[in-house]
This record gives sequence, structure tokens and C-alpha cells, in this order.
Amino acid sequence: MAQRKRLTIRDVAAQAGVSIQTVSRVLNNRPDVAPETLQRVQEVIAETGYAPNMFARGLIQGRSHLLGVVAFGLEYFGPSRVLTEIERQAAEMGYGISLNLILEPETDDVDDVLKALSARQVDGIIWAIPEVSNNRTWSRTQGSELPVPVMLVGGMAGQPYLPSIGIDNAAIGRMATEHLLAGGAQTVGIITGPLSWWESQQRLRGWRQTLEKQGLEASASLIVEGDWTATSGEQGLYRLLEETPDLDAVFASNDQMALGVLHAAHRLSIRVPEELSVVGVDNIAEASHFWPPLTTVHQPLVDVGALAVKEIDRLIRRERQARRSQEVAPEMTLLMPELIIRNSARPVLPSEVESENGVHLAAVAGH
Amino acid sequence: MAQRKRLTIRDVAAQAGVSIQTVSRVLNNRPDVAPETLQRVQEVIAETGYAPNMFARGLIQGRSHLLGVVAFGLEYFGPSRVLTEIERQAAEMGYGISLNLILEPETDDVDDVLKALSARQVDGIIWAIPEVSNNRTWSRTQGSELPVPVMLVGGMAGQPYLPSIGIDNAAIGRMATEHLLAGGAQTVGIITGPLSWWESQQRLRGWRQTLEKQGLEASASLIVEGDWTATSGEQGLYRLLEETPDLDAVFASNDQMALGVLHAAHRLSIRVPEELSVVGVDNIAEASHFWPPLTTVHQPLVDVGALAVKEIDRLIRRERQARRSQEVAPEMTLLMPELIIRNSARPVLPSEVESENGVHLAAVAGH
DNA sequence: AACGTTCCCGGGAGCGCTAACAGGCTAGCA
DNA sequence: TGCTAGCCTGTTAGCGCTCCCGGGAACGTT
Repeated sequence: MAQRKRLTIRDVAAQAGVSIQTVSRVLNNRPDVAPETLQRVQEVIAETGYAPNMFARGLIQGRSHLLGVVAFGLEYFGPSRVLTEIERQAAEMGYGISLNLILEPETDDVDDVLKALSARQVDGIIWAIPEVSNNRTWSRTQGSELPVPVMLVGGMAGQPYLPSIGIDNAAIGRMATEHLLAGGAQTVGIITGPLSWWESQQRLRGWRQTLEKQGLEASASLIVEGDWTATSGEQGLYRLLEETPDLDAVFASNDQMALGVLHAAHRLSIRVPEELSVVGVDNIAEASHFWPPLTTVHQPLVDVGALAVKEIDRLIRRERQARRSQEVAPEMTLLMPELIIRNSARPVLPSEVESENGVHLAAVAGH
Repeated sequence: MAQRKRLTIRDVAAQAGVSIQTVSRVLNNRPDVAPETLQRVQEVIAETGYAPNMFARGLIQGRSHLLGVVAFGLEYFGPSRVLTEIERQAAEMGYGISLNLILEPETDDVDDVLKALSARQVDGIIWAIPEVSNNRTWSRTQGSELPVPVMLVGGMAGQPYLPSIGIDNAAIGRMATEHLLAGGAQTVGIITGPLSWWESQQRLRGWRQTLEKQGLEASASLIVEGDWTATSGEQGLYRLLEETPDLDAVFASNDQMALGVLHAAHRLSIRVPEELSVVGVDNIAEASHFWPPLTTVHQPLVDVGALAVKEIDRLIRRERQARRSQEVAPEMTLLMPELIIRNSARPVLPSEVESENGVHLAAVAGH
């Protein structure tokens, strides 16, 4: 492997008794190299463990084979899954990852991150920061001026100014709520994520749509805003029950908050699902071990990560082909979630089985 | 901000009406620039959003301000925490992160990763892959031949051949077991992680040490090997009870498996902690919402991440000073965990309160 | 007046590599 | 023998930047 002193193409050329240019040809699989020369050079490369300097190569070729990935909240289920898949797919396609984490998605300075990535000459940027408040306004003003393609991952409000990929969060709300109603629930409360998050708003919207479609009122007393933590889920149930004692179902916008709800129900000696049905979102690994095992909505996060990389690669290639990028309208891809039925929500009533679009909404793009 | 076309130092120089060299001086905060010249150049830089090309800069300076971070298992609690902190600390110190994830820590080819990082001219490498089986033998043979400093994070068996930092996992086992015994437990079982992992072995060792110190037998029938998942924790308790019906305490080597144990106990109508005390490891966010709230051992993972970066920076600086690195013996830093007492283990008996070194072992290095 | 010193600035070289071009060699054909 | 057509190899330039050097202007010193 690599030696103490970094070696250059010159060392390899000298040791193989050829010119620098010939070594370069071998490194780039060019033709016009005699078989025995080829082999000799390859041997020397293998022996010495020489690896070409990406700086020099990138400097001349104008590309780095590096993807800038801007992410947030690796301690959460979704982001860590997406990042893992992005890295896997990127490695498979020959890209490295330059990771930039953002700690405060609402306030952290976007310009600094963009500038740093630009300095590192990344070939493209994957922006996997949840849309919070108006922290994506930059994409409108600066998006099209960036020197490299950008893919937005996650939420997207209104017309996107950059290509983006995400999961249909309203569908998550609909699936969960439809399943609760199909199990005979009369009064379905919701514990949302922070409402500054686009994801939270969409899940709430799906819940509201479904209730109104059934002629039920989506009153404000049925809504509690949580903060994704189990604690807020627990507090959420207490507050819901204060305002609505006859509550018989809760849609928690993630599994942690659902866990908090289960916890609170246990304390109050409310039986789940007999007296209270609960549905979460994410299908975290532990969900099947909650008590009772949690019914939840699965998001195809792996597909999101893989598609994001494939798409940015496509954009990079296109940009490189046409001198001027032909300003195609940015595409927006939405993937569908899937309901995972366990025991925390009352089973679908016989008369309603297979009706409507409860379970059948499940559809995963890709693969 | 950055324009469509990447601009160079030449553009800035032309626009400011000075030479390239003068712009370079401004960029690097050199003296010997007249105040008004300085200001003019800075204005142009700010207006244009120019960012110096790190490739060119790195090529000539021989350093990239890039840290290669090799990690595994971002879906787990520990690794994601450590990585987040590594990124934060690195950003603070002016380093970027080149992320390389390994999917199979036992088998994946180390050489490829090392070579890729070497090609990217990283200034240093942080190796945050858990020590599994003998997947670190490379550090013995190649470690000292690498062109850049390396920090090992996580487990370390035997004499390390590279500087390393981690958490005292045997202490984790001791703290948990001592607390269980202090609560009056007579028969303490253990559900380990995969025994190919160094961490698992050490936690098991701490458990065994503590039992033997108390004159109890650490018989094989009290040991079950899990795989970190809640499912394996659940199965683990079933198997322990088969062999040892009078079991009255379990040390689960992480919180997920502890959750599985709680789940199994619930199914068997075994009361926790009255009939069975349980202690986990990690103190994941949900742990306080398990039923009952989980007593667990906290690991100072944030300190591990921050220290790893500070240390690699120190090594990089030293290497850069002395032409030949003076082959100092690699240091090994171990941080102490901390017991978090909740309700899943019977409280410490009055007579034993403040005795021995149960709670008091808690000590966090750093900060 | 001659000479140093300080301050500010620019010119040239070169980091490691690849693109473009030039050139030597052999074979083939008139 | 001369000339062209491949095949393989080497030479030159330059990517964007920083390091090393040198030079002019202003000022002080002997």
C-alpha cells in the first residue's frame, strides 16, 4: 500500500522505465499502449500502491468526482437512512462524498456551506435538509446561479425552483387516518411534528383531508403539535384527552411520538388498541417491539437516497455535454409510502376489508 | 454568490486592477498589502462570491484540509452520534469531511478505502469502524506505512499500533452489574452483542469480573449472545429463563435489546423491576419512555468524536513540523461511561447506598 | 550624494496530472 | 528505394494557485 512519502506519477514512470504520459495512459485505460508496456506499468502501480492525485486530475479535468451532501439530524431515523443510501449509491457510481452537517436548519447560514462546497469543486450538491419555515428561499434566488447541479431531497413547498425528490407526506397522513377509521374509530386525534416543518404540515393535511372526506370535523381541539420526541408524544396524549375525553384513535407523526402515546396510555390504564388505536410513521426497527407492536407507515427512504444520486449524476452528465445547460423545468419526484399493519390499531372491520384505498395505496417507486 | 461559470483568481485580479499575487496575499491574510488595496480586493471577492479552488491550493501546499472519515452503521445510536460530533468539530477547525461508509465491517476491503482516501489527499484518517473479528489487522501491517496520520475510534484489542480513542467498555459491564447486585439481585444474566465485536467482549468481561468479585459464578448458562436488535433481546430472555428459571436480573448490552427484554417480560407477565431488574446501554432518547423507564449506561460519545478530531489535528500539525515523524508510541485514550438510574432495576438497598463504586464510577473525560 | 531599509507589488517557476501534438518505428505497397 | 499508414511513445503546454525572488518608491542615515 501507500508509502510514507506520497509518490507521484513521475516515480512510477521512472520505475517502469517509461514516460509520464505512458503511465497516464495506463491509468486512464487509453488504447495505444503496447501490451508488455501496459503490464509492466500495471505491475509497478500494484507494487507501489500508487494512487493518482485527485487534485491534479481534478484541476485539469474540471471535475472532482465528489458530491457535496448537506444533511441534518443524523440522530433521526429518516436522515441517517437516506445518507447511508446516498453514500452507497455514490460509491457505486464512483463518487466520493463531502459531508456537511447543519445543526440548526432554521438559522444556519446557507451561503457559507454553499461557498465551501463550491471551493471544494464538488460536481453536484444534494441538499437533504428538511424544509423548515422558509429556509429554502435561497433556492429561488441563488439556485439557478450555482455553478453545479443541485438536487433537493425531502420536503418541497410550492413550485420548486430546483429538481427535487421526496415522499408524499400527505399520503402518509391519509393512509394512517384511513386505517384508523377503517378500524371503527370515531374520533381521531393527531400529534404533529413541529408545524414549521413541511413534512409535518403535509401529514396534517392528509389527516384533515381524510376526515373531511368522511364528513367528520377536523377541529383544532384534535390537533396537538409535538416535536418528534417521545416526551412530546406522551404530553400530546394527555392534552388531547383533556380536550376530547372520548378520543379513540391517535395518529402520531412519527414512531417516537407514538411510543410516547403508548407510554401515556399505559400510565392512564387505557388499553391499546381496544380503547385507543395508535398509528405512527417510520417503521423504526424497534416498532415491532413496542407494546403493543406498532402499526405504522413506512417511507421508502432507501429509494429516495438512491434516486437522488442517480438523478444528480444525470444532471452532471447533461451539464457536461451541452455547453449551456438548456434550462429544462426542474422535475419533482414523489414516492409513495406503505402502511405496515401490526397491533396498535384496531383491525379493519370485516365490512370494510379491501374497501377504499387503505392498504392498497402502498406503492414504491424505483427498484 | 457563485456564478454559473466558475471564476478564478485571475478574474478577481483583473476586476480589482491588481496582480494575481496580490489577490493571493489577501486570500491568505498575508501582510504587505496596502490598506486601500486590501479593501478593494476584499470588495471584489465579496461581490463576485469568489472562492479559491481547493484543488489548486491543495496541490501546491500538499494539504487538503480534508479529513477522511470511515464509518459504519449510521442507523445505530453510537456511530451516528460520533459522526455528527466529528463533523461539527472538524468544521469548527476548518476541515472538511470525506465520508466513506463501510457496509460489512467484517469483510469489506480495507485497501480500497485506504487507497481512495489517499488519492483524495486527505490530511488524516479517522477510522470509526467497530473492531470486529480481526478486521483491524491491517493497522499492524500497514498502519505505520500510511502517508497520513490515522486515529482509531471505538474498540481496541491488545496493543494498538495506531493512536486510538474509545470508551471503557469493561467499565460499562461493571457499572451495570454492580448496580443490579446493589439492588439485591442474586442471579444476573447477560445478553451480549455479537461476540465477534470487541465492545461486546469487554462488556461481558466487566459483567464477569463483577460477579466473580462478589463470589458468584459467571456460568455459561447465564450468557446469551444477541445481535443488538430488540428481537434478539426478546429471544434472549426466553432462552435465559429456560436455563435459569430463578433469574432475577438481566444486563442487556444495548437499549434496543433491553427493550426486547422488557417486551418479553411483559408477555410472560413478569413484573419489572419487582421480579426482574433490567439495565441497558446507550441511553437512547426513547429509553426514558420505555415501560418502565430504562436504567442504562450512558457513553460519552460526543467527547469521543470531538477528541478524535482534536487529536488527529494535533498529529497532522506535528507531522508537518518535523520532516520525519519521530515515531512516538501511539497513545490510547479511554473515556469513562456513566450510569443513568431510572426504574427498570430495583433500587439500591439502603444498606448498600453509597457503598462500593456503583454510581460513583461515573466520570467523563474531556469538557 | 550614496547607501541601506521598509513597504508594497509583480514576474516566473512549479505542484501532479492530462490534452494536444509531434515524432520515431515498423510494415506495406508502388 | 521511396513514401504512406498505422502503431506506440515522448514532448510541450497549462489547469489555478502559492512560493520564491526581485524591483520600484519612499524614507532615513552617514
